[in-house]
Amino acid sequence: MDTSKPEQGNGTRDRILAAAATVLAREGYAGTRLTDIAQHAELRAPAVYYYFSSREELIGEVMVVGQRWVRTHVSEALAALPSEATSLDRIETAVEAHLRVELELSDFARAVTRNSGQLPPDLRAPVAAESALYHSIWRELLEAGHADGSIRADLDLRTARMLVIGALNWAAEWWNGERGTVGEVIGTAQALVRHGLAAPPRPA
Amino acid sequence: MDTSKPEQGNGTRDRILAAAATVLAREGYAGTRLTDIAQHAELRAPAVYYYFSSREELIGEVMVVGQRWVRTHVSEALAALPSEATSLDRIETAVEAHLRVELELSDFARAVTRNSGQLPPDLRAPVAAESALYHSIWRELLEAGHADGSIRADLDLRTARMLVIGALNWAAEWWNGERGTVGEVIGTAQALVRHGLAAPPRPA
DNA sequence: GTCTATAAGTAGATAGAC
DNA sequence: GTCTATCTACTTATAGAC
Repeated sequence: MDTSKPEQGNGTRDRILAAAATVLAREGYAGTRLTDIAQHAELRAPAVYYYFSSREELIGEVMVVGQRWVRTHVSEALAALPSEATSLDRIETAVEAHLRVELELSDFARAVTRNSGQLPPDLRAPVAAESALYHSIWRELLEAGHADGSIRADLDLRTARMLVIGALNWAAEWWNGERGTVGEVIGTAQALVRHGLAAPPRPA
Repeated sequence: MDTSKPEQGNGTRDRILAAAATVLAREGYAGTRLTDIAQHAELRAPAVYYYFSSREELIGEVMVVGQRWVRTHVSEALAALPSEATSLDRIETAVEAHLRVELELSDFARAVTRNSGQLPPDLRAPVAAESALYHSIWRELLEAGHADGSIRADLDLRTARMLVIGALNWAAEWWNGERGTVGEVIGTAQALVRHGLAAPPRPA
């Protein structure tokens, strides 16, 4: 399976994948018609069957590729940090990477966030597996901060993780570039998350 | 239009409405079949047409009723606060009321959050109007805190509002009662939001 | 590789009995 | 008020030409 950035659309197959993400994000799983995907990709529906064996397979691949791309991007951003980076620095980096890839790749991101709960049973497992891998990155980030005392000790880490990722995912729903840059969203999200999680400075 | 709590289901009409919310939350706008709604309401599809003139009208009403119920609940919780309540107390109350109604009424809440972006143009306007009314409550809460100095002065209030509401809305996606109570989610969300927004205590 | 034509299935909606 | 029967429209998927 091709793991390159899906929208670059080198070939027809990638163009179909990107078209499917666009329609999926707008119309939802059940509302995504093969003819609409084909039209966005500038060909006719039967041509899609040359690259994908069914509508379900195509949709499943959009979801997995989109989710994996987010994980890869966040994971690479964390790997690029110097080893001195604090737990909260690492979390801020993850916030930035998540928002940047999500708002750039917003069709794929919205396709995943809006439809992962609406998929038929056959498609659920691979998407859930990718999503679990992504969540485990965040679980480790929060546990590290909790262990070194930079995150408040009384915080429920799982709930906090779900709330933070929810806030970030939801950005693809409302952000459209008309009112401010991605950088502005990132700055606000980083401030909210940092102060929301951080333990108060201990008295000297 | 009936504005009573939608799930109580006094009559057949309310039972259909609740059934539609359930199917809508799970299957999405386009995936919501009239026959599935009818089955959940324990009758046959043509009976639905006795109460609603079309599938679209029924779905539109689920969305508006669900969104209005959230607004009403939050707004009543705020009205019940004593006048001495601080801006941050008011925000914590809104967090609690939002989560409580959303996780109790989760079919309606999920129907609104997941599908408001997937509606056909005819249904969009009334839902958007209700949603705008709800957001204006939060806008005022944040502006009050900003004005009295309890919220950090450098925060972008619109972005902060969207991120906070996004985090709360998303809870209906992952919370299922199996791992903790609503109260625990509320406590974590209140702590994250309060510390995320609050201005640092000024030096004496 | 992509097309036109078409088969097979399923949905919303209406007619009309009870 | 709710049902059974049915009409019409639309969707996925395949066959086979180019």
